[in-house]
Amino acid sequence: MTERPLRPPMRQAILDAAIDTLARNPSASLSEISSRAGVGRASLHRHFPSRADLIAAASAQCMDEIDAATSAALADAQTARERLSRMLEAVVPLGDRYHFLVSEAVDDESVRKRYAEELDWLGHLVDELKAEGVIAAAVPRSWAVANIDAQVWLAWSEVAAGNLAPAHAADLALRTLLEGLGP
Amino acid sequence: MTERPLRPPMRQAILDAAIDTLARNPSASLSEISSRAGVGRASLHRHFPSRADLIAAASAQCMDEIDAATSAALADAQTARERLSRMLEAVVPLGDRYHFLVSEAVDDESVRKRYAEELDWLGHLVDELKAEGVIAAAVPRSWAVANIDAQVWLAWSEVAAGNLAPAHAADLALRTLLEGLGP
DNA sequence: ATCATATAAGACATAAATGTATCATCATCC
DNA sequence: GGATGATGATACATTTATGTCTTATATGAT
Repeated sequence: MTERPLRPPMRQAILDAAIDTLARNPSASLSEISSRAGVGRASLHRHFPSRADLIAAASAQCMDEIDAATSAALADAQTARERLSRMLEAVVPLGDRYHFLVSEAVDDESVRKRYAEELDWLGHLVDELKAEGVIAAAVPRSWAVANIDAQVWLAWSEVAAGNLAPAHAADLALRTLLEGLGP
Repeated sequence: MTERPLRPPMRQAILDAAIDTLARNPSASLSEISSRAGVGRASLHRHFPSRADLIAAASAQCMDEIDAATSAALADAQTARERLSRMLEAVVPLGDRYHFLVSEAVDDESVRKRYAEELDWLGHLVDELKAEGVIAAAVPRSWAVANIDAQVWLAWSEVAAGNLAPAHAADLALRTLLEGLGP
């Protein structure tokens, strides 16, 4: 049997609590976060000396999760349209992670760089979707990118609000994008 | 000639600065707001004793502006589709006002009530759009409402970012909604 | 000219968040 | 059992935002 710690690693618990709490209220205090994590505020500071450190680490964590989910989902996608579909299915359940990245103004350089790369990837996807005729040529690239971004967040919100099942929400998002931006 | 004060009323300048500043950064300090308004912080407190008072007043102001713009735009609209179109044209330029209302968690009772009424109105519009066959019956009401909300904000963002002209952005939003949610 | 009002500027007190340090406790490892 | 290390609890100092107050100045009305 693999040795598994009885209590989950504290660092992870703090990061999860931070993402949860800050996604709801970006100005939540460190006390709120440590309480939700079930640890003392001193322990939080032991792992993350400053608030900025915590936010940077939480952002990196979100990126890691999103990267992992998407790269797995995109592995065998052939067309751009297929990549869009898989990406939505994979990312919609991580909508809170996604929203966290957008809402927190991260000053960490490496996180900003990775985020820029994500946006860049989305831009390329839009170009390919246009080349495939899935998105109309008349639709500005920035409009398409912003809309994909927004549909991810909308879909997750509806799931989180209990209005829709995850698969249904991802499907609605895909449909809205394909029809809404299509030729 | 009508007597017009040489300096615009200070109260108005403060409200405008508050909306501008808080839309960008919801946790901006009162100092930032008063600076942007070009007044002393003490003067701000004279008009709005507490931060909550200021936010409530700013929210009410946003509602007033949005109400005025929409009621004028909807005056002679016959169909629900026409109302959607007019509403977008009218509200997209006020996107920052709109976003302010959404982003600020207002605790003022009357403002909350008015906001709920706005959402209710949007819900009825969606129902009518469905009855007209403009929105597919299979599209959940909450999805349609959330999407209209989002497209307003997206369109304004693109205008504010200098990517699109206001009329073009409103048109894209309308098109995205009609095609994206249509049958 | 004088009075009333509104404002700017700044001092002040209070509250809250943040960051640091200390100490006792508990689990784990040797 | 004893040592090591992580944790919880607590106290403390610092910073920042907030709200109140006072005083001097400018503006407008009478």
